[in-house]
Parts: sequence; structure tokens; C-alpha cells
Amino acid sequence: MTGKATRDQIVDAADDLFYRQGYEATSFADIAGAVRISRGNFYYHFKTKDEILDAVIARRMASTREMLDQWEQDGGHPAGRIRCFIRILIANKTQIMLHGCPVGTLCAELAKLEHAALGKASEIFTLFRDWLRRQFEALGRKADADALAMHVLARSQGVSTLANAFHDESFIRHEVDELCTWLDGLASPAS
Amino acid sequence: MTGKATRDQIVDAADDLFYRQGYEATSFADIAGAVRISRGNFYYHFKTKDEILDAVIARRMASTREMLDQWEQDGGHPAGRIRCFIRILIANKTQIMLHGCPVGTLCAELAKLEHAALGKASEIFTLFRDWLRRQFEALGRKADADALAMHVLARSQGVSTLANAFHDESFIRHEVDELCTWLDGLASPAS
DNA sequence: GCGTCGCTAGGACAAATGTCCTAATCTCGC
DNA sequence: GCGAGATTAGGACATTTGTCCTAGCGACGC
Repeated sequence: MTGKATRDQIVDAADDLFYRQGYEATSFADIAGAVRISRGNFYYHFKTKDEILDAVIARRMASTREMLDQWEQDGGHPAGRIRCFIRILIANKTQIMLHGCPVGTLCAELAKLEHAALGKASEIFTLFRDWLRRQFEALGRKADADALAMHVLARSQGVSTLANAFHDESFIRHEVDELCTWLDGLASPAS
Repeated sequence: MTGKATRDQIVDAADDLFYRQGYEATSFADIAGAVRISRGNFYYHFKTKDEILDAVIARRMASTREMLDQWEQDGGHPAGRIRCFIRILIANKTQIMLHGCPVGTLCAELAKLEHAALGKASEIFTLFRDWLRRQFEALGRKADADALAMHVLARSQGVSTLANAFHDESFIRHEVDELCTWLDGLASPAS
């Protein structure tokens, strides 16, 4: 296994551990243990813990971008794409009930730590925000597309937070249904 | 100053620091420093860090209960009471943009730490949930009162999370308006 | 006045943390 | 087969962590 692979493995493990345990609660030893690597070798690839965080955020950014691009290329109606986003809550419900939303919980933690990487982390939100905005624009909601995007983001975050606190799966399903109904009402307004 | 006052001061400081920095990121030394007390004296009042967490949660439970009771006693229409809850987002917007929702961020952190106190912490959510449910029942929504309560809770949580990540005040105001409009639609349904 | 006891100060302790160094090992062009 | 550079192992280091002990202070009943 070459160095590049090791580096990737480290970011892999850190990504997972940061999500499950939080950034600060995850130590070098935890990550090194997960990859079965000595702490010294670890230091060869990353000088500081912040560097790993940056790499993890970059990785999440890349995979998010990839996912959104995929949904975009799959064609279909913009409303259907937005539903793809909403249904992440269903697809990841088990993890969300255990550890919350990866983006939301990371931003919350970094905000409390007054960590410089908060800006980078919230750019993942921006990725979703801009993508959703484009879908709403395609739906003909040019004027309030961004507000609608933020609205969908906020409701997903709220569902994640409460599902995490209450470990309630039926709540997720119900709120997802509500959100889809709301979306349908937007596409064909009654007024 | 008697011992009771010192204990209260400790819980006071811990409450504030847990909110601003997070539970794990706050050390005994931080709290002791804030109260200007020696770590030894500290230990006289609380044997472990978990004990302080329990005290902080109990304190937040009590003050929440007090606030909700106050709103209940103030009379007025149930919809007005729900609006009181929603407007917490406006009243606390500065703190929320800096540190998120005290309840939501604590629950998220405790979930990641797999801390035993998560159950206790989420009971604060339950306090709000039950109170909101009663208001919706009084509005004549017996059947889905709990779902509506969870919906309001979730949207507030989502607003807190995103306001925290983006430091966006106008977003809070806009979502609060939306939520109030939604509430008005419930009270006098068009269908 | 004195002794009791609630309260406080200061420091000891092992364990864990992020960081850093050095020496050994591996890989691969030549 | 060899040597240079990339990679790895293992441990040292100071600091901080939660926890705990002991000695002293202060108020207050008698």
C-alpha cells in the first residue's frame, strides 16, 4: 500500500470518527488505531489535527458536489431533484438518529470551538443551498429561490436534530412527507 | 457568601460555558476560573463533571418550565402562546447566531459522546413538545397536536442551526415570519 | 473563649492529549 | 545489488485533563 492510500485511509477514518464522536472528542490515537498505524507515521501525513479537519471537510465537499452533480445529470423535473435531497433523510435515517446530520453537527461544534474551519465547513451547506436555489429557479421561483432553498435546508436540519435527540424514526418519515407535500403545493400553487 | 450561593454560581458559570464552548470543551479549570474559586473548593460541591452536567440540565429544565408556565398564565389565545415560543428565535437571535440553540447543541454533543445524560437533556425538548401539543389541542387540533408540536420544534431547530452556521440574522426573521404565517393558516384553515 | 463543622485553598496524581524527533524499513530507478 | 528518497514505527515531551487528598479558615452554638 503506497502513501497516497494511507493518507486516504486516514481521512476516511477521520471522516467517520469526526461524524460519530465529534471533532474534539476524536484523538490522534483514535484515528491511528482505526487505520492501524503508529502515531509517528500519522504525523508524517498530517502535521496538525486542523490539517486533518481541513482534509475531511474538503473530502465531504467533493463527495457532496459529486452527489449533486449526479442528481443534476440524471435529468428529471427540478421538483424531483429537490425530492432527492429531501429523501436523504430517509436514506440515512439510521445514522442520523444516532449521530445527527454530518454537516450540521460539525458546524455546530466548530462554532462553539470558535474554530477557523467553520467557514469551510459551512461551505458544504452553501453547496446544497446553491444547488437547491437553482432547482427552485428552474421551477419558476426566481424571486424567492434562495429563501426557499434555505427553508428546505432548515427543515432538514431541524428533522435531523430532533430525530437525533428523540431517536424517532416515524417522525422523520412524517416530516419528509410533509415537506414533499409542501413542495407539491409550490409547484402547482393554489393561489 | 454561603455555600449554597457558591454552588449556584458554579452551576451558573457551567451553564453559560457549556452553552458557549460545549460540554467537553469546558474544563473544571474554566468553570473554577469563571467563579474565581480553587479547583479544590470546586470538588467539594461536585464530585464529577457529570454531576455538574446533571445540575445544569436540571437548572435549564426548571427555567424552561417556569417560562412556559408564565406564558400559560398570561392567558391569551393558544396561537398567541405558540407565537411566544416562535419568537424566542428573535429574542435570542444574537446568542443563537453565535452558539446555536442551547438545547439542540447540547443534545447533539451528548449524542456523539454517547453520554448517559442525553435522555435528561432531551427531556427539555419534551417540555416544549408537550407544552406546544397542549396549545395545538386547545386550537382544536386534537388529532395531530403532537405532530404539529414536533413540526414547530423542528423548524425552530433548523433555523437555529443554519443561523449559527451562516451568522445570518435576516434569515431568522424571514423564517419566523413564515412560521407565523403557517400558524395563522392552521388557526383559520382555507380548506 | 472554644470546639465543631461547613467551606475553601492549593497542590498531588495518573492518564491522555497534540506535537515532535530519530532511527529503522521499504521501494524503486539505475 | 545499491543507494536515495519515501514511508513507517516507537517513543519523548510538555501540557492539560478529571479526580482526589489534606491542611487551614471561618462562623456559630455553647
